[in-house]
Amino acid sequence: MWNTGDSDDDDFQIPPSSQLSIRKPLQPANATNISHLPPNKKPRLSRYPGKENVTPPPSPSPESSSDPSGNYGTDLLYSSSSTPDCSLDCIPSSVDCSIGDFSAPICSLVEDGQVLVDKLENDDCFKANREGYLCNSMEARLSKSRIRLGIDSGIHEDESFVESDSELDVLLKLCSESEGNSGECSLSKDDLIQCPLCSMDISALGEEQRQVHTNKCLDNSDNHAPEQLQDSLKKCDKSSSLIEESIDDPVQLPQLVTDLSPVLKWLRSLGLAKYEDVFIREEIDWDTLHSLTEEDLLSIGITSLGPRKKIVNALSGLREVDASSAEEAQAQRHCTSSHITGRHEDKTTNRKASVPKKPTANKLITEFFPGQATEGTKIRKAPKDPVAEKSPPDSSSRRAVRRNGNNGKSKVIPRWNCIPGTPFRVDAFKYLTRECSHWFLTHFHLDHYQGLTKSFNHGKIYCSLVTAKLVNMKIGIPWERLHVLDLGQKVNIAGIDVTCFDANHCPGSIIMLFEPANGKAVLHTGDFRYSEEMSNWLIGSHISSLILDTTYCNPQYDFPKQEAVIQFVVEAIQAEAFNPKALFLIGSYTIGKERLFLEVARVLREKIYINPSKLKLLECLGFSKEDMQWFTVKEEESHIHVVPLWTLASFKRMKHIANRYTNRYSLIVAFSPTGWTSGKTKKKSPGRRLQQGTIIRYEVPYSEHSSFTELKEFVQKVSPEVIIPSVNNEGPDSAAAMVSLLVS
DNA sequence: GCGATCAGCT
DNA sequence: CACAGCTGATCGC
Repeated sequence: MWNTGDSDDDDFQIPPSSQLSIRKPLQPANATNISHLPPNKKPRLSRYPGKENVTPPPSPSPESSSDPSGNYGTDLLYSSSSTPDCSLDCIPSSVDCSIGDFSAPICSLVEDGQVLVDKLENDDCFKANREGYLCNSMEARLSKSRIRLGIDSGIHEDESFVESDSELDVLLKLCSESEGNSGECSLSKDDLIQCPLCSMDISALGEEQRQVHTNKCLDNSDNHAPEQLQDSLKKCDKSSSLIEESIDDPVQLPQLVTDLSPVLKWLRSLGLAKYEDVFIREEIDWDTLHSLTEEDLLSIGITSLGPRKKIVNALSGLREVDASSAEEAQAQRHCTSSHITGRHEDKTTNRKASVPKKPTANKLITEFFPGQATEGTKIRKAPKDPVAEKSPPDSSSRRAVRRNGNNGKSKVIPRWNCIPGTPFRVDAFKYLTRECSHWFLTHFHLDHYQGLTKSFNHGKIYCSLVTAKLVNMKIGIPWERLHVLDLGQKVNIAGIDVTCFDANHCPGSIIMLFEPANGKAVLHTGDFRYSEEMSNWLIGSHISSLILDTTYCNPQYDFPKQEAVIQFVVEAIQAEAFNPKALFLIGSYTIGKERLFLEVARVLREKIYINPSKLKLLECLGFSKEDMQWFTVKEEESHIHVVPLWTLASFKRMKHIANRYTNRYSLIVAFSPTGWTSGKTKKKSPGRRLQQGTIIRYEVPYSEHSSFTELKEFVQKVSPEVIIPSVNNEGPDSAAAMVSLLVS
């Protein structure tokens, strides 16, 4: 037995039998060349090899998150990467199976950051990949993608982008450079400005008209069945747009529509089109509408409580606007911080406020005047974003505010949620706004999708296939709202080239490269763990802004490679596995850390217990048969159990588990994989060991975020002009200092 | 009753 | 610390 003293809190010590056994030392990264392995032994680079363009399955009904089995008293609904990107077929002898091995042929194709297509086509390796199993793989697609990246880079280098000193440009600089604190996203005046929905060139329109146009398109999209969305967007051509814009303009309204039109429009925006007939029959015009009471509604035939309440509620909002003067409303408009057009003065200061500018479903009236909405916000948690923190101290970035009269969505959007030069938002569902219709989700972790509910109707959500499946299954977002981005495939969204890559974080996590027309590429890492091929992907791309996951942006976080930690866990289990009364627990998130327990299973050739809901999730995500064979839902088949990480956070909970198995197990060995372990142990220590009686917990520095060293390497390779940190735990000054360390 | 959100916790 | 959750309470519909 190991040290059985209570509350042992030493840094990691090799388990006794590990000390006794003869083992190869850990190999340095990339020491193992696996390129000679047969295809089925190579690490798979695509999450869904050969299935990248598969049409997503029909939407299953969102399932309850509760765990029917009740195991460990919590929801054990997990997911996993369908194919971990760094599969280890033989841990002890090949510690690092980094797919960096594939970088060699790729690198040779992208010498000097430029790639000629014919050179690539003639490359034997590339041909082999195209024709072989990799023809549809991540790698092959990355190669293709990089061709474009190289070419694009050439274009960018040749072109000079003239900066003007206009007010807009000054604002743009504020937005895109470190000193800015507005958190706004903006478009460059020099750019071709397109409607993000219909892609129409709206450069010639004034700022207000652009917004009106975009809102109109958005309304169209909201009012159409999802399958009709694309068609409707295509139909949103210039001429029809102009008419629609006019309709939205209250000044021109009487010339173009009947009095009933705004009422019917408003009704439809509430999702109550079925009562159009009633309002037409009763000849309720816009003015009459304002004076309607609930009794009136009842008397005209709106007998259902829900719709009636909805109308009453919306009417009270309208009256609020009536009560405000146009000037007041205008002043409030200036308070908008995350508004695309908020950076310009509204030229139509005499607008009548009584007509809703953009009546849309589920939109509270306060959304029209976000300045109001931001009042009274309060901090729940220290913001992770330094820019937001520069705002008044009561603003928060990663924790949503509530009761702010804005449907719970704070208007102070952090910079890391915006892509400069585009109208796009990334992981910004806490800051939903009508002005944006392109919402990107980097991965399915709560702190990134928070605010996203099944009632989302603000446009499209762009994410990986794995994330899309999770969003559909767990939140209930219909597939029509989801747009799957294939890894390594450049797509044009609203006139902006977007390419995504595996972020090496959790299943489905992606890094996104945005290449707007202004030539200022933006790379958003989401949450990511650096791997060498990442910088290879970006060869030839000049990155203007890097929105960086700075979770461990501190020199104290210098943890080992995941493979080394996996090896440690494997050895620790091996060391104790002779004991039939030992239960091993491995911590995991809802999604994340799958690679750890999957590799443990593979190497030990032993099944791992997961609960049924987790299994269902893994199946849903398309885990391979080979991978699936390592999981069992029968507790008695395995003495290695996967549990939520938080279960392992306290010995009390682990004792609870121990009590459930008093007859079967006399020892519990838990592995709590977290990068934070690194900060509180000796440098590069593979872990920390804690023990209370017959319960041992190893805190192992298995991180799905980049270490400080990795961050530094990544930043040096990407060499961006500007770094926008996405995480800040210790205040803006600290973040700035840490970021400066990265580039020093 | 239910979904969304928040405070507190690990 | 808090990666990324979870639980229970509360609010609004």
